[in-house]
Amino acid sequence: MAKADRQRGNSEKRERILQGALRAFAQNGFYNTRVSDVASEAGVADGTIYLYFKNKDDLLISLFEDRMEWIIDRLRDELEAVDGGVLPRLRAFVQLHFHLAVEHRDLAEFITVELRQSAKFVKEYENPKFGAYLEILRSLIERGQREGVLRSDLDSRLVSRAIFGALDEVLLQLALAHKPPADVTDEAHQIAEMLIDGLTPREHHKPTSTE
Amino acid sequence: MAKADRQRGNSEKRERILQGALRAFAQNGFYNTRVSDVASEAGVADGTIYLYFKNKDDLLISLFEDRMEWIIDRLRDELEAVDGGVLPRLRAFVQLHFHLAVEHRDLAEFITVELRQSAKFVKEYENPKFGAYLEILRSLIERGQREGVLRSDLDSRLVSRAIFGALDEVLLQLALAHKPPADVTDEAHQIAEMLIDGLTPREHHKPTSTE
Amino acid sequence: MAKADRQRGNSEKRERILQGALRAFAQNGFYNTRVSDVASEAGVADGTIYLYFKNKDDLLISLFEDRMEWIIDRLRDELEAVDGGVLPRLRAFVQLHFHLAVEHRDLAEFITVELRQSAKFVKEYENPKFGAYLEILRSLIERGQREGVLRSDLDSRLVSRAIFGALDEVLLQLALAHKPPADVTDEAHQIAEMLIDGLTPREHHKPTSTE
Amino acid sequence: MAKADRQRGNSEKRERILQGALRAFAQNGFYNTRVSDVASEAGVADGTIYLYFKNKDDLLISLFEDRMEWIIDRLRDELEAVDGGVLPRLRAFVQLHFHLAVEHRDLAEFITVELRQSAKFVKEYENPKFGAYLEILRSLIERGQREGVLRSDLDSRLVSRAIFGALDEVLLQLALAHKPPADVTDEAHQIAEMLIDGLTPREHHKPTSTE
DNA sequence: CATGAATGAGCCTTCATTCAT
DNA sequence: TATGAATGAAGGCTCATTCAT
Repeated sequence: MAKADRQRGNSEKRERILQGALRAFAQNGFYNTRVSDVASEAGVADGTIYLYFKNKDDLLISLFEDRMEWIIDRLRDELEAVDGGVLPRLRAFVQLHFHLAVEHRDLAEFITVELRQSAKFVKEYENPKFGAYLEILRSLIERGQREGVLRSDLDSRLVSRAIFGALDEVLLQLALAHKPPADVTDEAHQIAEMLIDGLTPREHHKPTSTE
Repeated sequence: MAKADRQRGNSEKRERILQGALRAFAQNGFYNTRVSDVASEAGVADGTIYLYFKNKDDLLISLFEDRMEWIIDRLRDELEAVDGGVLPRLRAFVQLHFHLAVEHRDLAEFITVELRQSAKFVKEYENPKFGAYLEILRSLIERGQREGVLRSDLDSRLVSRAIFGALDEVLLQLALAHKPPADVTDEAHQIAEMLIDGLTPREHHKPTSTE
Repeated sequence: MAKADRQRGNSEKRERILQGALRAFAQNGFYNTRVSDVASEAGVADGTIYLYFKNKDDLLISLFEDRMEWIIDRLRDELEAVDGGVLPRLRAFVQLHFHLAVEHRDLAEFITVELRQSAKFVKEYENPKFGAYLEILRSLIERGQREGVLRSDLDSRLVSRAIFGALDEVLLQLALAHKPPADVTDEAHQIAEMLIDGLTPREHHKPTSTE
Repeated sequence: MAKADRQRGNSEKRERILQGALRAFAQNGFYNTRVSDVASEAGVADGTIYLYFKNKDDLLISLFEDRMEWIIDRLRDELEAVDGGVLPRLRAFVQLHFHLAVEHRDLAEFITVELRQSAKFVKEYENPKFGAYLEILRSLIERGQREGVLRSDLDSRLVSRAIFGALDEVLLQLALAHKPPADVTDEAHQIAEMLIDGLTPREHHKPTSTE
């Protein structure tokens, strides 16, 4: 096996294990998944997992990091491709968020469900990738506030968090309910409308609450 | 000991166990909490827990049911005490949601974090109480839509879910960050404003998207 | 079960586990013995062992400490019962050492074989009881040197070590060979004679070798 | 590559592995040493070890055999070079034993510590080389007995065993304590004196105990 | 011959649950 | 009812060994 191939062989095996873990974790949750479940999902021996990951916790964290990075990259790329201002991008963000989830149901379920609990109790893990994700949303909102298309009496950090929560919760339902794409587009549209209307400036906003 | 007393004695012990479980689950998560942790937190013997609950899963579910019922009752009571229309009540709902959480941090953390994962994987549990909670929000929104103070082009089920998600996510941060009450009131206010502005009718809503 | 009984019950179970461990370790060595082997030797469940010992290493160390203490106590008691001077006591020491071993073959084999290796590699264990054992021998020798019945040109620490080594090695053979008691007495006698003749003063010792 | 060269190439690699094993076993003991530790100590791949040795047990045994053979050869050679009778040779034997150990600390530690336990539990191994080693000592003693310079009321087998034990135990201390050569010479001298005085004939020996 | 990635049997340990008191 | 010692099934992880390259 040439070195390049072996390199690729390794990466492929690592990726297969991550995919197996994703499937298994999404289906049964981290704590109800045995390492051997992941192994058989991935089609490798139990011990092989430990050639690529330090332990079960590390597998969880690595999966987060890896998939979040992928999501963030896709989100960044696709948002940049949207021309127009902040509002169209915000709408695109919501649509993307939802459609990504529907196309990658396991991933959606995994992130939605495990992000909170497992990550919280897997000792000392701080989940930097999730922060990066939120940052995309937040910087979009701040730009909107600077440009005047979004009301500036709300804290961007708070708002981005709230939006993420709204999306995440609705997503969880979508993931579990196996809704058809048309419905997804519609639901994404409704949520986007609600959020944008909630964020666009009106008369009564003038006296900002954070001044 | 009269029967009533014994009954009450039981209830008190049951409640102590639930409180112990709440503390333990909130702190370490369901899967990282041993039954013996709950027992020592509650000041009873390990075996005693099995006199009141069928098993560890049952303890989790019972805790959900019990606490959610309490929350729902308080929410209903306090919302009814708010006079005025849908909008003030919606604002009150948000404020209540947040302040309840701050006053009962363990409870907030427990519900926020465990609601999704544990409940999902504890076999066959459907979580009816959570449905009842959402129902309060949803009926409020539907009333607002009927009365014309809230836009009616959005699906109330979807919206209530989104609102819950937004609140829940922000709450999680509050719970973890130990923010002071003043900040909490302010943040609740901002979220309420955003949501209400997103839900009140405007010109461009006329052609409803769900027609 | 009354408290006293339970106390005793505990001690009995702990002792049963130690005995099981002794048997198993003597037969197969520490590293070739499974915890479950010890458990079945002791007639308890695997998990029970962990109620009395922190882990497998702790079981080994506890066994050492416990048995060495017992040996030391017996040795002290029986030596004190020997009247006469240092020489009879030295002879008694050798006889005791050997007969103890023959009567408690498992114990002899365990201590002889495991004392060195296992103890050495069980992290950070310093084996204080073994030191106490050697001390008995050494103080006997020093007394003999002070009283003039043993040559004083030899380092008592070194000599006691050498004697222990000689006894230990011969013991190992006895333990493995299953020799009859008569032979043991005879062999002990020979060794004692050799050692004592090697330690009693002669003309040529006068110029001490450590000058 | 000529056959002879390849042969030698092999032998060199085999020797490197044995050296790696010696280092590793001496440092951490047989059971706490991974085959991969030996491999990296030897600078070869894990699998390579299995080209030269059947398995881990075989590696241990081979190491014994090989090193004991070397020791025996050196001992024989150097003893033959000692002119004079049995007594000077006995003294030389002790000095050699000790100095060999100090010059090859790893070897000393390995043999001292592992000889008993590992060898005993590595299935069915009888350790013939160790017998050969003892034989050197024993034949020396028997010659002394025949020549009348050593008392003949003691069993030579027993005595050689005891002497080995004494040397081995003292050695273990030396190996662990990293004593300077001067001390070693002195300690060897003391031990030799004690043993020889214990073995030389005296009046009271006449009635032999083994008659 | 040499490599080292892959394998999977095996073992220590945990912890939910039971039950004699 | 209450206890908590005992149980033993289950699972994470290690590491000797193999084999395709």
